[in-house]
Amino acid sequence: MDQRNKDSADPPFPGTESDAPRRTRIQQKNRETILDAALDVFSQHGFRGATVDQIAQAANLSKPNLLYYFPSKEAIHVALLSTLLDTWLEPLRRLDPEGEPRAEILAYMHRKLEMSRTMPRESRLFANEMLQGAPRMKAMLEGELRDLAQEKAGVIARWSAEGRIAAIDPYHLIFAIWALTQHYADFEVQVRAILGPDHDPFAEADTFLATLFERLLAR
Amino acid sequence: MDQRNKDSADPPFPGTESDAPRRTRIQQKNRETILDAALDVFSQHGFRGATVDQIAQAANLSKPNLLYYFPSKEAIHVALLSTLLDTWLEPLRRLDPEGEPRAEILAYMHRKLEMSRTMPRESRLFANEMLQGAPRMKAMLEGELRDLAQEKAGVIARWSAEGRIAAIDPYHLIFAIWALTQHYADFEVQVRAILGPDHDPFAEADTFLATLFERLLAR
DNA sequence: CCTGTTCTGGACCGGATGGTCAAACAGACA
DNA sequence: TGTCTGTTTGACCATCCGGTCCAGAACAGG
Repeated sequence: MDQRNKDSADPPFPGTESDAPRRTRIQQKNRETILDAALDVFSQHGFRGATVDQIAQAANLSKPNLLYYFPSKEAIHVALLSTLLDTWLEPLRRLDPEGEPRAEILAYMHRKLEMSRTMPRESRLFANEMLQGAPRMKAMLEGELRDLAQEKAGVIARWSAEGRIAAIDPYHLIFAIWALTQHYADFEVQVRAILGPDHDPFAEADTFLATLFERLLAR
Repeated sequence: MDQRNKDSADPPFPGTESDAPRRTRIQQKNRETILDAALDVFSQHGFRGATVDQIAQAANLSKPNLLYYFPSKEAIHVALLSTLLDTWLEPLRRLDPEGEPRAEILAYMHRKLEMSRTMPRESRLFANEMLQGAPRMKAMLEGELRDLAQEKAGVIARWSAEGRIAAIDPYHLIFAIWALTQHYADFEVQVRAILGPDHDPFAEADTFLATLFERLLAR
């Protein structure tokens, strides 16, 4: 509602590192530590379920000290989310309209699965936000995300129309890639509960999903 | 820690409706109202994010009154979860080993998608629990769920071995069905943000997924 | 009508939680 | 050494939140 110009000079504030990468080395380090700790806590408990104390403890900082680097719990969450979408969309951005269709889509799927494997916390943070109806991300979804999805869906639709891959709804193909890859991060407990300890879910998923998409896209 | 035998006779307590369907009609009604309201709130905000006041308000009851029917917030949550897994697994239970393989799997997928469409709150409640590492459901996952999944995976593996469907990892096939169908409930905001208002995500998903699984399973 | 039981909610309690403040501390540099 | 800027923290506050108490209201059944 109100523009909260809390800058002035008192606390070091988030802000895009546009023209002022901001201050001391110790600030840089502590902000990173905090964001990392917050990612742990938020991704597991959600925004309301997380407490500032938990984050501070995970970051080995006192609560007031933490609030010296970020003005509020909300600010930390926002900082995380604004980075997140970019990271999250990167693999899709790299889908090359000039590449070989089947290989491009498969490669995208692999990249996305790899992200689920190496960044499960980010995946869960994102999932949490979606589950709650994306109260803090809706704008981004309807802007950045939508634009990128439309662009890439266009590419896929063209490939499909040219007969270079099987006929397919490009949007739902993208949804399928998201759903199938993120599932292994977000529902990891469930997957492991079923497969038991002697399996590597991600390795198996990798071959399974390769098969799935090859069969789906084969002309 | 302590066994809280809070029964005795004071508040009407949860309990499976094994041999005592319990008391008055008004109790029946209020318990249902409460569980419905709680499903709204828990599915959107998660356990810690939900407040008893919110639930009470959604149920049009005062907080003390609500706590007259359920001994605690936790008890409400537990009541919801214990019903949930059963509901959730029902479609899979109906997968018939004697049926026609392709039709059975497709039908299962349709049932599951239909559940995402008609019970998105339950889907999100479940997703919330998974995201948090299933603290209150782990036992069920490693018991009931695992058993059922193994049984049905066995059926699918047999079909696969007999050449009645294409060779496929049965566990990951099941995961794929879960991931693809639940995605449309859990990530509905995202799907709608991308498709815009003039689409019916579930109708499109229905045909898309039918194609996907037909191609995947074709020999 | 009375009487016992069930149901309802205003007031309250203790602990958690987000956030503030002022005072102390640390390092850089003159 | 003194001072200035940036960093850290113990103590504190107001609000929220889960849960309890108790005094009634509604509703049997006679």
